[in-house]
Amino acid sequence: MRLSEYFLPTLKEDPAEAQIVSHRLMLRAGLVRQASAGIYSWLPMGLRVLRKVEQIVREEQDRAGAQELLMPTIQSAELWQESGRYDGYGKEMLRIIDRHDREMLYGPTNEELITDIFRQTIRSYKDLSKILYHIQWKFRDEVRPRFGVMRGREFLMKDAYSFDVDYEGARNSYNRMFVSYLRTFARMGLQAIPMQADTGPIGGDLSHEFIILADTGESEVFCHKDYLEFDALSEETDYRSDLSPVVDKWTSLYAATDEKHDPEKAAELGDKLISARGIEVGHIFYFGTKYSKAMGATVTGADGEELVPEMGSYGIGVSRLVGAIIEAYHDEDGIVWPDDVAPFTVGVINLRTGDQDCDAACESTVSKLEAAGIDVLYDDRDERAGAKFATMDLIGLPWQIIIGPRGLKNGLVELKRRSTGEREELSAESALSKLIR
RNA sequence: CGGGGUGUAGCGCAGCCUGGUAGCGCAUCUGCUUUGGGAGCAGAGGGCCGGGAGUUCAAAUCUCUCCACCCCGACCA
Repeated sequence: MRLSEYFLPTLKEDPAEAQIVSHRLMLRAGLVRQASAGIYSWLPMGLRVLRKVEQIVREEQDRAGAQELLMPTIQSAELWQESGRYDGYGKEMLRIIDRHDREMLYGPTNEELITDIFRQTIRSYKDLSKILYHIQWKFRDEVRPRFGVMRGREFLMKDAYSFDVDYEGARNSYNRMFVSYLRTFARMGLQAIPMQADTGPIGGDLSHEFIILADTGESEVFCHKDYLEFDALSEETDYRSDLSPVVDKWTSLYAATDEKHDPEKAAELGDKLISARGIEVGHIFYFGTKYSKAMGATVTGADGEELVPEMGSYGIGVSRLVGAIIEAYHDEDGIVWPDDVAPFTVGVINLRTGDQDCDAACESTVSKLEAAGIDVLYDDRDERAGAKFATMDLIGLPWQIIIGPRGLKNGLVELKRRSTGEREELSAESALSKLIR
């Protein structure tokens, strides 16, 4: 992609409305534009990142045995009346009246809808267990949206729902999602720490929030230092095996949000205790038969008796993650994308657009990278070197290949790693061979 | 939902107190010079001063009202 043709409206100055760093950078780097309070348009580069994040989530859901479907954004109020949440959900639910005066709503979550699908179709215990998920826009009419996409009213969320014949099965589904979340966030370069969360009226220990540490996190969290050393990707996961050892390992150390914080227990950790701010990027919980019972979603059990399935639900804030990743990966010059979510892998900077040698060297480099299947953004604009450096650092592509007349005289280009700032001068061929594996 | 604040060019802001021809920086366009970390000079374009109603000879400025957005808190993926 040529930058001269790309739709990338960057800003040199900080927009006044953005307070936290991820919001500022998302606006400055031309990823999003606010449409109204808590509602954003995703511009081409932002959309690329969103899609990458979404795809990682999808792959890890699939790997864990969940199956993707797609439910609508607009739902009928009837289902919610059935579950009893229509009145209970309050003003956060955006309610809509259609032309026939029917009450509709923009879905804030999908337990009712998935339960409805389930009860229409699943008849036998033999069809369980099932985990179904979708990645869809949600709307929650927050009183006070803020922090850009981190706490918008409209947001993209992956929500999965599990159905099992008994508690043991539900626990197994829970564990699958638990482990898949560890892998999902790790692939994005995030160290997410599972923290025990409020389980509401159900009780038990089957609810966890996945928190990443960041200075601008919205809540205070406490955890054992050793969590930072845990590596979710170090071993291959077999989702058909018993996952409880993995879950046990990740829940063995102290980790709590401020509402679950126990100062006495935390004090035992001594200097191993970390007190920090955290961003919630995922939340999983088991809720038993709450919806299946209320909505009459039953199957026939092995003994011929009617059986009420045990359910759980599992959310990941996909659009929020884009902001969260920036919170974790930026410096004073801009965003520093982790490799796996970067909108482009390499940025090629032509320091002298119009110079025959520079143009030729750049174009040859770009086309070789593209031929190798690497996403390249080529800055061919007629701008000064400084402006190009600044733009490239701002948008945070993991690699930069800098090509100018000075180096070309000696047959050299420059390869820069955005995350470390490390640069080396080398031939175009060796630069390419470092990027093309 | 309580408290506070801001709306003036695409972005960042001044002007408002004390009413009198709407300004600055960046960005945009043109020309020349420049060319390895957001260039210099010269010129140009761009505004229902958030909307409505009032006061006044005269309103960006004063009054009332509505709207939008932001911040702090309570709440939340």
